[in-house]
Amino acid sequence: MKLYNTLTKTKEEFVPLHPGEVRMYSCGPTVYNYFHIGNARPFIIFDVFRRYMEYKGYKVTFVQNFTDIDDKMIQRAKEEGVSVKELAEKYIAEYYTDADALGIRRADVHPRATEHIEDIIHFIQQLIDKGLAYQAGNDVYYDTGAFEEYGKLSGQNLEDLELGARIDISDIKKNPMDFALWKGQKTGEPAWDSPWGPGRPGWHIECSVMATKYLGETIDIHSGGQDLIFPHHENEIAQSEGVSGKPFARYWLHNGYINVDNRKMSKSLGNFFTVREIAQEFDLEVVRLFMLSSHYRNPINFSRELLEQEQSALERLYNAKNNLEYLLEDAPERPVDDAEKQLLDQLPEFVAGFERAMEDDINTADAIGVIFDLVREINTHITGGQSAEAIRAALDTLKSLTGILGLLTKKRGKLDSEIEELIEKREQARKDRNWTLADSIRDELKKQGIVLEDTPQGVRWKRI
RNA sequence: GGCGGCAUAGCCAAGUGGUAAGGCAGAGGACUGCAAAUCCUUUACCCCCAGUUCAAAUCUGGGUGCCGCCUCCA
Repeated sequence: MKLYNTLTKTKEEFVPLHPGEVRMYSCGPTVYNYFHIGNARPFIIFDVFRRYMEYKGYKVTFVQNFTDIDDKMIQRAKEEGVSVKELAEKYIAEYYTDADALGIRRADVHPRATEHIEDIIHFIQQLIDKGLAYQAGNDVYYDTGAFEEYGKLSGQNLEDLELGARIDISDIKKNPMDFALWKGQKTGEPAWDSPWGPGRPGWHIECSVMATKYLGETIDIHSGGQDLIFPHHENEIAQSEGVSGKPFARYWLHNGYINVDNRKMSKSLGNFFTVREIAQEFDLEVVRLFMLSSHYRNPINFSRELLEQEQSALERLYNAKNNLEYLLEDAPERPVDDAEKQLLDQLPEFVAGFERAMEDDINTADAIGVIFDLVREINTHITGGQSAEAIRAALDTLKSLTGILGLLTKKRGKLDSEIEELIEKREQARKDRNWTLADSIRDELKKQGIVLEDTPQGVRWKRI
């Protein structure tokens, strides 16, 4: 498995710290609002990475946090007239609603900053003890000048950063790039007691603390969007390595942005679509396929038109799966014949091709290409009348590969008895060569979202 | 000012030395009572210029265009 490591700017062979195990931490949402399509990308891509590593037999421990206390949380809570805690509870629930619909599996641990205040305080104290942090007023800051390797992830050095800094330099910090580990309480803000007075943690510290707590001082994978490289992940390194003296994460993975009209989808630009609003127009599985159709590090433009394209593509995949399941129902149990054997012999090649793509820095676009190749091969060979063994093998392969991507997970469900009766009525009409009646029933069912397809093996239905 | 990314068919998108995967859309054909689904056929001088090489979308240099990070941001 090769992964592009932001830290070294090269693709590297993945070697876990502990053989057979993968410990990964992914930065989760600040739960002050619904999350948008751009936010969804890392959730989806790293969910796929996790699934693939499990498929490869690794024991994966996946941690993704919820940031449930920060400036935005406080402001938003004020706007909504609720407590910060209530706000967090609400949007954590909403996160799960959308994430579930996107097929994103839950992490092994979803730690929250506010539930780790003691750990955070202890961590900050260690930084102070090591001379890497200092108290200024009621705040505690990280002393970036005291951490020699500061900037190694983002490829920046402190001087150049300062030249471009758009931050207020006339404050109490030693260095403009120093960042808050602990923020002293301001009037009306939630606060916790600490050795430095009442206050709350800064943003960056929670990830260092919780990653270390659940995964150890050195973790295998740390992931997130490219916009987190600086300053968030840079600061995490400074904090974690400052305390432990050991490498924090062995591999840093960063996904590219989702753009709208070629510009980054972001809350500040206001050009974002929430997952929730897209869900009203599209099945979110379409969004998932859309995300996986290009390499995770490349930027992708978002538009409804592109989703419509992916919707058609997804339908093609479902057609193949449904067709196999339909044919399997009446398939004969008998030894495979030569033609079937030809297909069966090819299946491992598709699996190998899929794995080759995934192992090349999670190239899901290529992997999906392999799946479409597989689908064509299956459609060519499984046309009706094949043995159950052959159909089952094809179906298992298709489901296995799409399952790794979290696709084709929906069951077809059942039909109402009324609809079944209509279908039977139409079948009789067709036998009677009463095409007018048959077609009118078909039209009527289509209005209800049921599409009928006449095949040599009988009528097949699907929902649209 | 510093750091970084991208440019492949109508649309989307893989491919990082040996003359271009896949999807969507379009056209033609097969199958079908008609459809649908499916299969077959069909559509690319890989942004420009120069260089390296037997050979470049792929490497090097120079352009052009677009975007991102350096402030919260996935």
